[in-house]
Amino acid sequence: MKVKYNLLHKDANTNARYGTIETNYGTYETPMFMPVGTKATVKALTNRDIKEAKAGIILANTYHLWLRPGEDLIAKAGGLHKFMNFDGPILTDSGGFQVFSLAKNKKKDITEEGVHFKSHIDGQKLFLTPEKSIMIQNKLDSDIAMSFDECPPASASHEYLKNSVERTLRWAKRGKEVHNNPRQSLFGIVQGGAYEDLRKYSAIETVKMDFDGYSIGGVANDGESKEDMYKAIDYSIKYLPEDKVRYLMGIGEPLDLLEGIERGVDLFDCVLSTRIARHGNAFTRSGKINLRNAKYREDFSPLDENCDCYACQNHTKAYIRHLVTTDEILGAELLSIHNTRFLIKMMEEIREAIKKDSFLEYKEKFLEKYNN
RNA sequence: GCGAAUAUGGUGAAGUGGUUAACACACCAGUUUGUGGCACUGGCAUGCGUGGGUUCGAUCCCCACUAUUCGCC
Repeated sequence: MKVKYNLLHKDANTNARYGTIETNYGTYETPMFMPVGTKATVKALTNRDIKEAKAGIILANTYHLWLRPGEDLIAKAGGLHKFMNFDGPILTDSGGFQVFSLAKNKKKDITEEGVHFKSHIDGQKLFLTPEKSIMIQNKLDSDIAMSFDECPPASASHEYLKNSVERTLRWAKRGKEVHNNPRQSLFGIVQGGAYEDLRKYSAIETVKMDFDGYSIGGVANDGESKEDMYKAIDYSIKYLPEDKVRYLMGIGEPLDLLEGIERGVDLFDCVLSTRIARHGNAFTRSGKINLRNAKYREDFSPLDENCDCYACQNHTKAYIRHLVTTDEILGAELLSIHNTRFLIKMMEEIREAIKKDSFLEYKEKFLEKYNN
């Protein structure tokens, strides 16, 4: 089935909205944070951990799975769900984001037909097109496929972005034409940097193509300012239909989740929660903390007093710091479990707040304690 | 007791008669937003065993002492 979004309540004071998304693997509430599982694994987490974090959808990546183990092997295994034995919904990113960062010479390597780039694994020359990306995603059999878009740097000029938006629209159309998996939804992506005219144009034209959901892409690229990012959301979201899910791609700092939700975003994904975990950091109610810091050496309290995750229920900062400083794998695991649950629990609280029309109060209270 | 070698930061160490003593590890701190997993960026010896001497100038040369290691009696 195609995903179906149900708008159940709009916050009285902001654009924040509470709803549900129906998928092949059940109905989930939004706003929702999707943990990233690039290579068909949310790094350091078992499926049991993912379930305990109460995650809804998880994200996997077309580019990585295309290279290894290859979409044919995954199809042979019975699709991504069977391959990784995950019985929740999976969204696949198109590979656009990776491919553009791998394309050395933007002018030469990015053509109308597709993108030339070199594999990050062995340097071999590869070529990815909108059709190819969609066909791979069809084979992976994810629940939601993303259009193959051009993801230009934040520093790109208006002129460059204008052409890029046009090309992304043509690519979206080409992808949609070859998309051929009735169980799989296909989302369109709005681009246009921080320019109001481009975001508006991109959104309106993308919506005309009638996708199953819409995402806002090209944000937080190469040091884009938060102001520009929020503008990009504002300029895009007002042209997106109310009855389709809105997904802000790649965003996951607590502060940005709040700003996105306030503007009407339903879905987020981000590598941050698990990446900073691998680097010894944890989200907490009072801000992000670095467990490597000496001040936690004798801190026998949990990462976050209010957290119900396995790490917080069973271990102390001092212990986790010990694991992190001695490069023990369990440190990354516990922090990944915690950070993932932290963001998802935050979403749970936000949904309750929206239902009570008190999103702004929640945000204010949250930010009072959260200082970075 | 005699002889020899070596003494550089928390550790392993490089180095030179002349402005800021290499590098690595450890340590300390920071970064991370559609993931190129276990990364990256900074900081970290006002001092080269101690005391004297030579020299315009010594961590680097000389002497003594101390410590360590090795060998001999």
